[in-house]
Amino acid sequence: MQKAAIEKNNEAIAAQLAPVGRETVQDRVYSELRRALIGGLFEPSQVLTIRGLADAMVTSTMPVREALGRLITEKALEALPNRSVRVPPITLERLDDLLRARILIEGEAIALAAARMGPRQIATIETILGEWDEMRALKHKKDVDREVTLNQSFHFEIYRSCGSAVLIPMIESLWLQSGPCIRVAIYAFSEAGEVDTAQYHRRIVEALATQNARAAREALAADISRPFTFLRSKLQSAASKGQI
Amino acid sequence: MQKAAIEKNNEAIAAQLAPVGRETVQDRVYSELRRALIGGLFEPSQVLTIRGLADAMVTSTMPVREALGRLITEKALEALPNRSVRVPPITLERLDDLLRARILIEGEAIALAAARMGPRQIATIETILGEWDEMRALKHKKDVDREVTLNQSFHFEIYRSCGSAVLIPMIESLWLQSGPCIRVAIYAFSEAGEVDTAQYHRRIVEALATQNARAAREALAADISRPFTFLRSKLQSAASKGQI
DNA sequence: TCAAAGCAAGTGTGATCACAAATCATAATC
DNA sequence: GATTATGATTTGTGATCACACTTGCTTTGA
Repeated sequence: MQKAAIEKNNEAIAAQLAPVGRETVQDRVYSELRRALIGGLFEPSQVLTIRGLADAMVTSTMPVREALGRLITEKALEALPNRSVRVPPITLERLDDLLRARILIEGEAIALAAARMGPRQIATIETILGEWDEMRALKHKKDVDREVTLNQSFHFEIYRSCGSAVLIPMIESLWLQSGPCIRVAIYAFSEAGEVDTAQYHRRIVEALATQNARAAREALAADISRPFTFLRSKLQSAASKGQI
Repeated sequence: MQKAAIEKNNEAIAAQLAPVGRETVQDRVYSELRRALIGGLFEPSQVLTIRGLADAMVTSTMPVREALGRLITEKALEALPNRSVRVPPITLERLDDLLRARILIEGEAIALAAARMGPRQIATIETILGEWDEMRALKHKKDVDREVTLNQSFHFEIYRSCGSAVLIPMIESLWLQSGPCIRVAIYAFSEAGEVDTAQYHRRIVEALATQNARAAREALAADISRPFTFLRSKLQSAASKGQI
């Protein structure tokens, strides 16, 4: 019986070949819409149609409608009584609500991560910040999309270390919900060419490197709050002007 | 111009007729599956097929597959690489993970609710507890389904008062995820005819009535923890026996 | 002139079909 | 006799169609 030999051969093959993985069209549509939502490519109150999205992505309506359904249950999109779907509008209450939830849950995640991140993980997030600094140095072209992506990588690299399979999807849902709102803030920060963002992130890394969970939580809260308070004041002034 | 008269007539009609509301088949399927999941009618690791569920609910596959997709994004169900879907299996890590998240988020919700619940809301949850006591008095037939429903009503009546449109869907997702696990605990408690559950709930109501957010949070944490610690020990002993 | 009725285009929902992949049982081969 | 190959059945996925509802515009009537 050559059982052992065959097994060994299979292992050798497996070592050579990368798993190809089967991604359905629906998954791609879903990922793409997620990316667009977190990146703030859709505006609040914008309505989306199944056929419109299907045409834009060059597929049929079937994968799109299923992806939309999933995003609606995540509160990333909103189903109107007319059965049309839109990205949820911003209100002051919703903004405060989202911020509170994010500080609560992402704060818990980073506190857990502080005790679990080794030099390996710290190095990874420092690399991300390094790339960011590089990009900022070349200030001639400001790529806000890339900035959003780097910010996302930085945060989720930390959250992944918290070791909770329950908290992470919730954080993703929160980012999905706040994405359309905060893009304008990030864009404004980038426009102003400000370097405060880097300072906030450095404080987070310092706290994590010294395994100081409390400091990490506070630094993160400060980092998260910034775009929200910015947008809050902007919304308030707009509302007061609208009232006059 | 009879405009005013017509308007008045329409109002009279509106007063007589209740809004009929349009609920899609997909919504009904989704609600039904949610109910089954929270109630623990499905077992962990049980696989579900689209056509099987469609036959059971006497519809076509279309609403079912969309409902399943939504439940998968909520982590209430799990998509295997084989593309079949099952109820997530229980592990010790997952149990602890769920408990921690529930104490964190539901604790925050009840702390917020403590400051917002008036006599009206307090009366409502007391009524629910009263019904529960009544049911327990007639101990000849123990209806664990009804017990689960009352428990759910009690908790969510509180959470609804927290005023956060962001936290509540997250709590629903957490209940969806822990439903299949904790039913066996609730059943065991009901079987034992224990009255401790009522004590825990009374402590919660007391804390809420006196607007003591801290006490409410602690009482809730104790209430939530009970079935989890029960199930945890049960799982551990089963694992150790399985190991031998 | 203006409001209400009517028509037409667009949209979401559910059913059905076609196809590919997985699973299971049976048969063939060493 | 155990293992691999083969075939049938089941299952998820995507496309297409039919239907009902919404929406916006045009037309009609007062």
